[in-house]
Amino acid sequence: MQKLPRDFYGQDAITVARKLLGKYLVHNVEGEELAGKIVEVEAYMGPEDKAAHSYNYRRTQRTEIMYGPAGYVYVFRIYGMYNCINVVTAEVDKPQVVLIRALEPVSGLDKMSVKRYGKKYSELKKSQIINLTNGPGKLCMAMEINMSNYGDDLCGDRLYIAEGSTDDKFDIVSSKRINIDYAEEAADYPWRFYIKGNPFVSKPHI
DNA sequence: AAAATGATCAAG
DNA sequence: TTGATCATTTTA
Repeated sequence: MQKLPRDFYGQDAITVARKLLGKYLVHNVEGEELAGKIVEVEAYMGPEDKAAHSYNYRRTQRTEIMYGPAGYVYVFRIYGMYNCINVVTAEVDKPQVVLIRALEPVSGLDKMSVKRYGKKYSELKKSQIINLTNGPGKLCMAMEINMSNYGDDLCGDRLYIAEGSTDDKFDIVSSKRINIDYAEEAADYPWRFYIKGNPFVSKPHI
């Protein structure tokens, strides 16, 4: 699999978000390769985006990684229980990120299913297969992504994103982002993108 | 529909 | 130091 180069991430978050669809998120854990196809993302555009953690140039220990170079991993913990993985994009001092919201499981299926449900993939019910990675918290559980991945270099060998298949053709749907009602006018920006018709998209109807 | 559950952040 | 908030998931 061809790893995406640093340049790829140096574009604005909306551009990177759209291009990330169909690519493969890969995590090497304990010598095994966990991978999933990216099917749903959201762009957070930083200082001018009220939904972004970096709105108004908010700069804290948590958001610090966003101010550095592109191609690094921003992981945050939400609701005291779940982790969400983001990709840092754009230039230094432009704190933009792309949230990865859903994956289609590709490899390491047994490891993923054990993490989520405590049993092998072949023993899962159909509903459990869909629920393996169809949400930002769920995919982090399955892929074993946690705060130890904060700051990981996507151009490294532990956690990275690889080029998708050239014959994987799909339509992109854009919609409002999920669960950002607090963000006033930004709540309506169409910065969520997903692969039309893919069964692993978290909320296809919105 | 509502609980679970704790880090994070801004206010004081 | 504290209290409200929260880019979610699960269970009911």
